Amino acid sequence: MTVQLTEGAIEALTKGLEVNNPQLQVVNIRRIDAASGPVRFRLMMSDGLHINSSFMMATQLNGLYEDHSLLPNCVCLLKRSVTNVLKDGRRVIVVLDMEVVKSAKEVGAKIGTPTPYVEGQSMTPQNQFPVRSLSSAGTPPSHSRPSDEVLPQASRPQSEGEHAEHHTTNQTGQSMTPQNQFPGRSLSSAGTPPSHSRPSAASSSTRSPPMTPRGSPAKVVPIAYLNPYRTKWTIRVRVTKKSSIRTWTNSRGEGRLFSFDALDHSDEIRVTVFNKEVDKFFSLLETGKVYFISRGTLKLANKQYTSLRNDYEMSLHSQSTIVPCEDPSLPMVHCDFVPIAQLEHKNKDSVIDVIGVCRSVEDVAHVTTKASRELLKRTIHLIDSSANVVTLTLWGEEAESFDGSCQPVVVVKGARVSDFGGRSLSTVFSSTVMVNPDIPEAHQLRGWFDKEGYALAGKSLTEFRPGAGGANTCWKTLRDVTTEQLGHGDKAEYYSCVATILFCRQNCLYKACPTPDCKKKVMDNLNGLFRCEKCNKEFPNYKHCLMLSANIADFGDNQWVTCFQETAEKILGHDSETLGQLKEKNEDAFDEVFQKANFTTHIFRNRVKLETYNDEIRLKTTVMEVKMVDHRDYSRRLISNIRKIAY
DNA sequence: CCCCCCCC
Ligand SMILES: [Zn+2]
Repeated sequence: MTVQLTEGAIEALTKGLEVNNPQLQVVNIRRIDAASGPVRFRLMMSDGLHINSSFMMATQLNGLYEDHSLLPNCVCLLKRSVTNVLKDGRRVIVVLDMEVVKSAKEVGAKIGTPTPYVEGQSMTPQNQFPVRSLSSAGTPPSHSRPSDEVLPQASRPQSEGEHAEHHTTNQTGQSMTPQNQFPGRSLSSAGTPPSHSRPSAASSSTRSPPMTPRGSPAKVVPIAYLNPYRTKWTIRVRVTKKSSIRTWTNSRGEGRLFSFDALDHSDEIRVTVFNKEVDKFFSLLETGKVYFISRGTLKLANKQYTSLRNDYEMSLHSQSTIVPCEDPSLPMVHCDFVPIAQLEHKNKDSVIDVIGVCRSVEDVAHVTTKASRELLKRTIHLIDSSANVVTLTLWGEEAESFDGSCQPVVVVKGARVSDFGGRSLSTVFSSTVMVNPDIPEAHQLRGWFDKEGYALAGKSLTEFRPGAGGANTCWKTLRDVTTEQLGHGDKAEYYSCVATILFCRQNCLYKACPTPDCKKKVMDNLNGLFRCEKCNKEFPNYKHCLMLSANIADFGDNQWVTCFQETAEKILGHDSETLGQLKEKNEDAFDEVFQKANFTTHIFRNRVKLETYNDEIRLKTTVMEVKMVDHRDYSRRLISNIRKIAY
């Protein structure tokens, strides 16, 4: 069976036109080792007619190379790409999603006799479309790219007067039918039929307004130009985020709404759509796609709810229009990152953008809210190149599906600053979490982490509750404790270790004061009464309490430790009262408890201090907490330690 | 015209 390549796709992609899932053959693969950041692959691709070597594969696809499926001659389905124009005018096609549909072995050889594609060779001038549609599915002509001349002219604000005169030349209009320019419906609420204000052939030979819907002869302006006093404008924007539809009820009424964020080269703005307009616009708008928007209402933004830098936000009304279009030059995402160290200076509840390497993750936890709602949460720890660490809480499905096992770069656009534990972060409804996004900051951070960041202890802005583990846990081997003379100073010191119980002394129960909060050993008055020195009282009864001596060991050393009530119960697997009963009534079962405890491995958090006992100075180790070993976390720490040694 | 993201 032969493989079909999507002839013409190379040309279309190079021009930044939309091509629907083209099939291309890999001709050559070049590995690019950057000074920092992950390796990248540059591909030479063929559509059977043309060859172009300007394909850059986004690093999240590197697995295709690593698993040896991406090889010269293989045929790929290009599912998502974006064409970027470099400063010098060259175009790079960034491959964002791709699948090998026919292996190199199956294909065996180069298909056809493609020739190198030279920009502009087949179309003169470049802007004179229509170009035939190049979708592999053979769909009708669609979405031509508007000419460069109508791209927003940076963000230079212009006066209304200047703006009125400043109509840009629209070469595109000369050969295009309106339908080709605006394949989407016109959405002006007046219910006008699909029609666009492109001038008639007669007038288009002179200067014509940019492609905007009828009745809105406003030229395309940058978002940064918008303010409440300007009314005649059109923006061309990429939708970067779209909320779901929500209803509200309050004293002023009720309604439905959704919102979306719109980005161009100059700025980003939140747009909110209410009630009737929800039906009109919700399904039209797709995240990642580009639209013309006209006649929104601008008002001051409430910064409390957004990380967007724009002072304004927009709402749409019955006269507003949204028309799909194309502009591959528009960025996919914009973030204003706050370095983790700067979070200290951010107010509680402010909304910010953050980037960090997820150096560790906690397991998903079930929590119940005050409103007794059950939900999932996951805490992750982000570190940036300042070696500052902050915890971030993810919620719901995002918490469940988050995979931090390969320490990805995580970007949160619109995270909320909390004062829990000092400073921490949480996602909110409007947050966008991106894992390993293909942005320069992410690659830079990846490079830093892989080179040096992984080995740094880091400084945490979020203080951990005791024993919760995390970045500030002081992990030691038992040999470290000796060689570093932990606990030899004036103050007690604390460390955590992973160790195995070698032996527990069975003589671990004592008769204690029955007062609930007292664990003082009682004196047996031998008259049926027991005296507590602490409570200064005598009781006819007592309770069983635990003080367990155990010998714990890791690969390099062993240590006698003392466990009190809770930690001893955890190690022995029974509460002290049960143990007391066993000891008195079933010696064999009591022995069995200790056999079972032997050779179990736990995380111990220990307190160490030098103490004098019978004129002898020795190191006293008290177990503060016993926890199950999280093997994923433990392995990660071992790997990190190995890397440190190897470095 | 909303602004609801929670738990320790
Ligand atoms: Zn007492």
